[in-house]
Amino acid sequence: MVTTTAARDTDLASVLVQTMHRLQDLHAETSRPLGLTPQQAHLLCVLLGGPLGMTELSRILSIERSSLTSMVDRLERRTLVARIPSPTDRRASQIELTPDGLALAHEAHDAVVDRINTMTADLPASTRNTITSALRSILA
Amino acid sequence: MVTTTAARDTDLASVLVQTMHRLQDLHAETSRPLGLTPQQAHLLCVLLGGPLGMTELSRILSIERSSLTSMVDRLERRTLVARIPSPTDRRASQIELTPDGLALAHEAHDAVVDRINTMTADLPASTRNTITSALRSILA
DNA sequence: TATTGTTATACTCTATAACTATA
DNA sequence: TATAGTTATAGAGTATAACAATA
Repeated sequence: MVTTTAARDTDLASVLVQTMHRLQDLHAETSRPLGLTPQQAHLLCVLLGGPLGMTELSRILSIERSSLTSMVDRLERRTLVARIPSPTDRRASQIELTPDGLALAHEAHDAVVDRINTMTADLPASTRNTITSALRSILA
Repeated sequence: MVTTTAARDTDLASVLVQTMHRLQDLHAETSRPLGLTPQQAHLLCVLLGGPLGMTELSRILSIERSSLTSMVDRLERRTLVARIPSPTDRRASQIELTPDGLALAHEAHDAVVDRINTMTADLPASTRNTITSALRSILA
């Protein structure tokens, strides 16, 4: 028996799943007061990087294009996003944030970041850096 | 200027959000082939710890009791869970896994754990331990 | 032919409000 | 009165299949 106080193999997986659920709750809690579902907040925040076509946006959000159509419909009705016809391809359009959508996206983003920073405030800097670079390498 | 190559303050938050989204996708991908939504898989896996009442289960899943009622209805129709009347409180019932539900819950659990273990396989043991205990302290 | 995006349809998830039965 | 759970209702998220328009 080599393992002593070392974590078992499933421990990291299990704690990551729990963390995911906690972050989902936190995401829902921060979106709701802004009048957004977590999915809507996600969509708006993705658009902070610039306008995107429906196909690319659906890929980033991991949802079908047909599902995205109705989401964009609802956000467009609320004047949070706009469909801009592509000048080069008459089939395609770009989804972009309106001024209202931009402001709300920033609010939603800042709210989550604030909550997470509060949640992780007690971690030592070295631990924060270890986690940050480890998760980055996983995501890459 | 003290910071050198150190991560900025929002970096940990940002990478945690990205990790959450990645894990959500992974969770959906592993649940789907089993005929489960991620929410259903979550519910079944929570019940691996033993039967629970509706109120407590709704608290753990962070959903309203009324939302849970319909989820349990659907799972009960598929004989994956059962409502057991409480012997002491005639208002209350315990939700428990059926044999089919138990088997499926294990499958769902193992599938996610396997995928996450694969995803994190390249991390050195010391990093894994750091992350595990850091996230545990955050969740506590 | 392939791609972009939409429509039609059917479920599932979720919340709010009102309710029943029991404690 | 308070709690456990349900019902009724409405809206949102999601997938599949079929489609129109354009490339």
